[in-house]
Amino acid sequence: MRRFRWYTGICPTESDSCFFGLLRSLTGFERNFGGYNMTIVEQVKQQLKEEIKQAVVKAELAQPDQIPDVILEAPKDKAHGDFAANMAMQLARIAKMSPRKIAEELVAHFDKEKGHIRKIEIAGPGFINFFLDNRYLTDLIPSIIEAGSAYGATESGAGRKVLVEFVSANPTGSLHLGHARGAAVGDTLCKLLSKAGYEASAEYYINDGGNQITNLAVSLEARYLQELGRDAEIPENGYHGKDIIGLAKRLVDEYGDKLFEKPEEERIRFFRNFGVEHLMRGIKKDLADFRVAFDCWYSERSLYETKKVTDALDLLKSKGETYEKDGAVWLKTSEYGDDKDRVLVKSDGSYTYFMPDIAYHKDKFDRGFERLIDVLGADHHGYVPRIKASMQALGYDPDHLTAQIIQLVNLFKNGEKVKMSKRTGKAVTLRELMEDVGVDAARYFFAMRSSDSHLDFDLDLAISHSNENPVYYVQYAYARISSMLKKAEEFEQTGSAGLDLNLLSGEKEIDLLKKLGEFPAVVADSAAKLAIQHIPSYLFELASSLHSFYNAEKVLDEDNVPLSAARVALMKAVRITLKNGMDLIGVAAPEKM
RNA sequence: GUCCCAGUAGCUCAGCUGGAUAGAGCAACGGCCUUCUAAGCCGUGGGUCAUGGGUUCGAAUCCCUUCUGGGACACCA
Repeated sequence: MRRFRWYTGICPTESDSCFFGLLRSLTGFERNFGGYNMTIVEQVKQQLKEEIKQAVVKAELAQPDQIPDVILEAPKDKAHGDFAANMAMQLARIAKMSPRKIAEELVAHFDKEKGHIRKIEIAGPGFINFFLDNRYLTDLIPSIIEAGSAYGATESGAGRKVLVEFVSANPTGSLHLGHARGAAVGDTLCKLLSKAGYEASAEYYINDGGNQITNLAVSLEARYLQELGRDAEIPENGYHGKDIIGLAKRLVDEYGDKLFEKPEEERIRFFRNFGVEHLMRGIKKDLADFRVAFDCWYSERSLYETKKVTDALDLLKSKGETYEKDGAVWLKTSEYGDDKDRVLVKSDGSYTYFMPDIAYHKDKFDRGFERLIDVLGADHHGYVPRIKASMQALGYDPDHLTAQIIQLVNLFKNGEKVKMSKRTGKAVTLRELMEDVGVDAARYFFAMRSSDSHLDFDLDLAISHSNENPVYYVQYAYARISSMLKKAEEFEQTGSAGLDLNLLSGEKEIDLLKKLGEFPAVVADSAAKLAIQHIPSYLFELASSLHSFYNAEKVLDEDNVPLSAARVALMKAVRITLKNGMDLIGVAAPEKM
């Protein structure tokens, strides 16, 4: 198991226990303290950037402190070289010259002896295109093989502590499609951040304290009575899910009608505890089967037990951030960018949902997390300004809290939109999704779209074992390599002594090597932007390069053992990189298909 | 009414802290299996980047207008 798992029973984790969850980052394989080196590609890029800066200075085009950040991109079109710089255009205003002319000056002052440069061209409006001698790329292979599962890890996160809170569904029923997307996104974000050198922790906030749990208890009671053949109605804002019927049946099996004899208060408390315990057990099982791991299950109720709710309220009061109106206590969130002030304590003396949530977020900061990420459903987006405002009122920097909004998932089956509704109990559950389309396809589909835009999930497509289904494309690349490498064992390779990687100079091989070299930067970039969809698209591109190479060249050729040996090494590096990428999004890497 | 997300190829979507001829997949069409997995490869066609304006050397990308679709706006959680 990748993550340290902290399971608790009915009375979930005390906040202090969450520190155990942090041990995960020490046991996680992807952290590679001190062992990380820039890949060869990044080194070459870095050197090029430095040389470009030098050229600007030598050509006296700008003062050193005026030089903009050097942007080097890999052009889409190979005719534009291996790297292209737009420095000339950026300098146009500063140097008051035409970009073409600046480009010429830069090239004239450029030290071509360094940085593996084969050729420099000026093109278009003033791009400087660098053509490299790509032989250096073969150095990637031994470094990837040596790094193994750690390949792709960087220290770009500098060990900053990040808490990713996701799913956090109320224990009032089964997880549905929307939760599934949140789970996939949150889990991947967490793994991504860890790999990019952040100290990331995954947390689930269990709403086991409020009104909705009473509704659950009352609903369960009604189902229980119905099972006993008595008249009972589910209350209007109760829960109609069929899992609650299942629980009621178990209660009848276990207790008969004896529960009915208990006094009402005790009976409700019993139903409440029984419901939360069993539903959370189901939720945890669903998530584990969906390959989603949490470091900590944080109980809302524990916030009351540890007095953190009253502490937070007292602090807000003492800071003068609250006032009383109409018998309720209000927080002045409108002073920090919210539309209007919000109630913390209702006129009947009970807390709103907002109040324990403030205490919870405060506690996250107090536990030492520098950055908080809340993965929220779109229906909660209106909630973000007030929680940020509350953090600011408490003296924390609201910019350290990021809400990652998960937009709605529309499910299509037989070309028809499936409506989901928790109330009618007709929601498509995570469990059904896993049974219907499998974990791999579901995880891939959720990871491949940017999480803050709507997702049309085509069930038929995800089910289909056809080439329309992108997850198989990536997995197939992995299986193909695995199959070759199995065969390579029979080849009795002569060992690495005679390994000549410079034989890998064909176009398809260079393409593959370049793609391999991009991986750490893709991981770091996608972590920094919280844009998980870059990982599936990278995997797709890498798989595509592999398939293309595979069709063009023979890897295992008895008549050319040195070349075969070099290509086997290349295949090993590709396999490692594919595997590491698939791990990030929770998709299995099959040896055979 | 206010706010959020979206509008890019027939369909589903990338690209959005401004860069070269706007990219993929699917669908359509034409090729490739006596050779390491054809769930694959190679090729062809397909666009008023919703609309109108602005910012500048340069806009799908940034700003404003309008239109369309979805969602959110409780002393609910």
